[in-house]
Amino acid sequence: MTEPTETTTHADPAPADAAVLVRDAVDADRAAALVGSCTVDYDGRASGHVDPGVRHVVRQPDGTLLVHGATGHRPLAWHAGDGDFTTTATADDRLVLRAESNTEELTVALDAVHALTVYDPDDADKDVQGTEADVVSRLLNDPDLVESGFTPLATERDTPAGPVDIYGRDANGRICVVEVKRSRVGPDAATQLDRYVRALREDLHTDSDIRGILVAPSVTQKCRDILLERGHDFSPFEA
Amino acid sequence: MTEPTETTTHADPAPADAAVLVRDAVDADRAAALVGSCTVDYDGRASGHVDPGVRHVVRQPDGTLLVHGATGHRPLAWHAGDGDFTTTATADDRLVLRAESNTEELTVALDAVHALTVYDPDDADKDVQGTEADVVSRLLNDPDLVESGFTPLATERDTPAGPVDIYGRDANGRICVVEVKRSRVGPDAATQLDRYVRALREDLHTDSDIRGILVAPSVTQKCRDILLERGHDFSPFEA
DNA sequence: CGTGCCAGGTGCCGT
DNA sequence: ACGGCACTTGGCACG
Repeated sequence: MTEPTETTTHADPAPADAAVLVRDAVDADRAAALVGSCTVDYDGRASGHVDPGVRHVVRQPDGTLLVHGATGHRPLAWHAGDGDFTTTATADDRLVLRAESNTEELTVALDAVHALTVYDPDDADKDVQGTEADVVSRLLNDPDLVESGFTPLATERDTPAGPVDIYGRDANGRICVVEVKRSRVGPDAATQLDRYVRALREDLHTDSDIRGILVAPSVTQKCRDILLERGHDFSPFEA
Repeated sequence: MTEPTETTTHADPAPADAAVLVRDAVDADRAAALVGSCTVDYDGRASGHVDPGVRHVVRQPDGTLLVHGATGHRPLAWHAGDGDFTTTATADDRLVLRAESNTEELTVALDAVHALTVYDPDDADKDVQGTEADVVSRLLNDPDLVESGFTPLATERDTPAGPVDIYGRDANGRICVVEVKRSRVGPDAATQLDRYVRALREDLHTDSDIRGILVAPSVTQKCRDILLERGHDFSPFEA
């Protein structure tokens, strides 16, 4: 159990003071959230720039640096929690936060810090339900949902093309490859299923006696076309 | 030009006070960032729960509600900026933030607010370079990078299977379908290319005289296998 | 508005 | 580390 630590907030700190506060937060494995006017520059796998404006900047104890704008739930820019992190109060009175790893770098240059909050976030276990794995479980509990008379034999069965969601037999004893999707799908799901079926046909030397079944709430027309063209089936499944 | 507004920070506000402050921020199209101990519950396309802990909660003027934990740059939970948003100070002295739309709902129940910052984020134009479109531009400027003697004829050419990145002819005058990827790719890219080639062959009634070329920094082995099996080529391209 | 596809995709789990 | 794939994928551009 770690010592509980106070959350502290600072209004309009001078850049030099903010630099020290952020640095102290980093050294203490704490988080620092800043609101301020800044520019953002990213360089790495791609490169990007954000023009000056008021943003929300967060440095987390895992080393993550991220910048939120006014819209959307995804950061405008970010840096993963590896590599170095430096805070600099520049001669022209700006606060520069810089996260730098082997391949990526992110620089946030604030010309004013309106608010700074230092806090101790807790690590979170989030559990999610309604995933594809949950759908597979339901299908295994009630295989008729896949198709009347369907018998599952294995999950994640390996093929040269990758693991098959559900491997089994239909009412007539034919081998079936079942690909499960939790939401409406497009062409990619049909080709994925097709790859598994082809790979298994080759692997088992049974040239065409293997069926492909795509289980999903719904499919787009192009997906349906591909399934038809390759001779596979679609079995609608509603969550 | 809007009136510049002060960023305000509040340390340890009582839930009832925080509720009013957040509500006022929402009404004024401002943003509110809270640090506090809370649980998080999401229900919609899937459902999820996060156990109690100190998190960073942000409500943006576009209506987005998001929750950051201690790690990673992606929120633990979020809600898009549509639908309703309510703030409630409960009888047992908690602050409940609830975003609700037709299909999704997110509830953040704080038992303590350690810090609350109200601010005015600016909308951001971020420009990114190094996208796939940039790679395509380079290839068009110097088609030999695709292949010696290659001549581009069109970009985003439509086929029944979708738009082709670059459509052109090789040194021998054969039609080529070029699929461009900005990073190392797996099987999906190979099947995507294959779909375009097949569709174009059928469309142009030239049964097999159409080549497929995948341009990417590198490919995985399975991707290479599929390309080989379907008779397509890989042309490495380094950013 | 649905369909298709890119994304600095990210994250998870397997070899 | 590399590979294959799901993800509340999100976001854009086009029919």
